[in-house]
Amino acid sequence: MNKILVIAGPTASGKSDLAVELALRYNGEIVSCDSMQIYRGLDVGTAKIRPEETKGVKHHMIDVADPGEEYSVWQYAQAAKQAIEDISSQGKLAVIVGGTGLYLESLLYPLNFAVDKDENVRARLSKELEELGAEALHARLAKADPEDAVKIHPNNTKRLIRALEILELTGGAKTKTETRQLQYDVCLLALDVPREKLYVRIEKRVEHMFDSGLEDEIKKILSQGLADRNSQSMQAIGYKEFFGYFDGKLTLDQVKAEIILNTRHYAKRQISWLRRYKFARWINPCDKNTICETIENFLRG
RNA sequence: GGCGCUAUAGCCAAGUGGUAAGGCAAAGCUCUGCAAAAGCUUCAUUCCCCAGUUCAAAUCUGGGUGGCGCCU
Repeated sequence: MNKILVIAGPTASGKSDLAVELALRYNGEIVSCDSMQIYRGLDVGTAKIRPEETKGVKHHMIDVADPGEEYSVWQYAQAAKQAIEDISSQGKLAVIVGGTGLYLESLLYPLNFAVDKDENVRARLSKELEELGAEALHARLAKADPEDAVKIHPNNTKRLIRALEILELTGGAKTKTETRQLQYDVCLLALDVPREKLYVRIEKRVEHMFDSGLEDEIKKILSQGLADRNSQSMQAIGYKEFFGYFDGKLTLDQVKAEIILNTRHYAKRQISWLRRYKFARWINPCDKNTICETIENFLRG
C-alpha cells in the first residue's frame, strides 16, 4: 500500500502553506482535495495558492476544469488516484491537502457507485416528489432498503432522490454496494485551530479577498460567459453571495457579512466531517516539532 | 420637570389571565455521483425589579428602574 500524507482541516486553518513546507522537506508533491479549486479562474475566492507561493512544489488537481463544467467526486477520485500513483512511483510522497470531506473520503475508501446517475430518472423522481410529497417517497425507500432509509431524513430530498434512483436502476439496496476499506497507508493530520481564532482568521481572509479583486474576478467569469449563475462553480461561497449585490438587493458590506457567515458555517461542517476519522491526529499547525515527528515516525514505520 | 409609549434568550420577535411561538446567531451531528451542497438535533423552570389582585400573572393594578418620543 502506498503511503500518503493528508493535511486536512477547516478553511483558513493554514493547510496550504504547511503543505508546501512539508512537501519541500519530505520530497513530496501536492494533490489538492478541494471541490472548488478544481476550477480555472476561481482564484481569489477559493484562496487558491499563487504560483509564487508553491515554491516550486508541484500541485495536482488544481485548475483541471472550466468554470462552466460540472465536476463530480467520481471524476475527482479517478484523476487524484492516478496522480497519487504517479507521485508514489517516482519515489515521492503524495501530500493530500484540502477541505472537501467527500473528496477526501473518495480517496481514502473505494468509491463504488452502484450505477451511473441518470438524469431522466432523476427528473421523474423530483416530479414525483412534488406531487406525492417527501413522506411518500421516503416510505417507498423504507420498504425497499430500510437500512438506508434510516440514514436519510425525508427532508433531505437530494439524497432521497439519489437513493431511489439507485434502487430503480439496480433493483437492489444501496447499502449493499458500499465497502469501507482504507486504500492507502495514511497519515492524517487535522489542523486544530481554536474556534475563536479560526473565526477571526476567516474574517481577515474574506476582507483580504475583497481587497484582492474578488468582485472583478466574478464579473469577469460571468461577462466572458465562462460560467453562469447556475453553474456549479458559481455556487461556491464567496461567489454566489454577489448575485444579490449585482441585482441591487444587497450592499457590498452585506455581501461580505454573508460570505463570512457562510464560511464559518462551512468550517464547522468541515470539522464535523473530519471528526469521523478516528485515526486523524488533531494537531496545532504551529507545533512544527510534533508535526515533523509524527510524519517521520509514519514514514519510518 | 410634565405627558405618552415601552421593557420577553447573544440579537430580532410572537404572546393581553390557563402554565413562554418563530427567525437569526451559537453549539453538536449526518453524509458514497451537484458536497463550498443538502439535511437533522439542541438551545428562556421563566418574561427589568418590588409589592398586590387571582385557584392561576409575561399578560391585570400600584410603585421603582432603564429606553424611546413629545411638550415646557
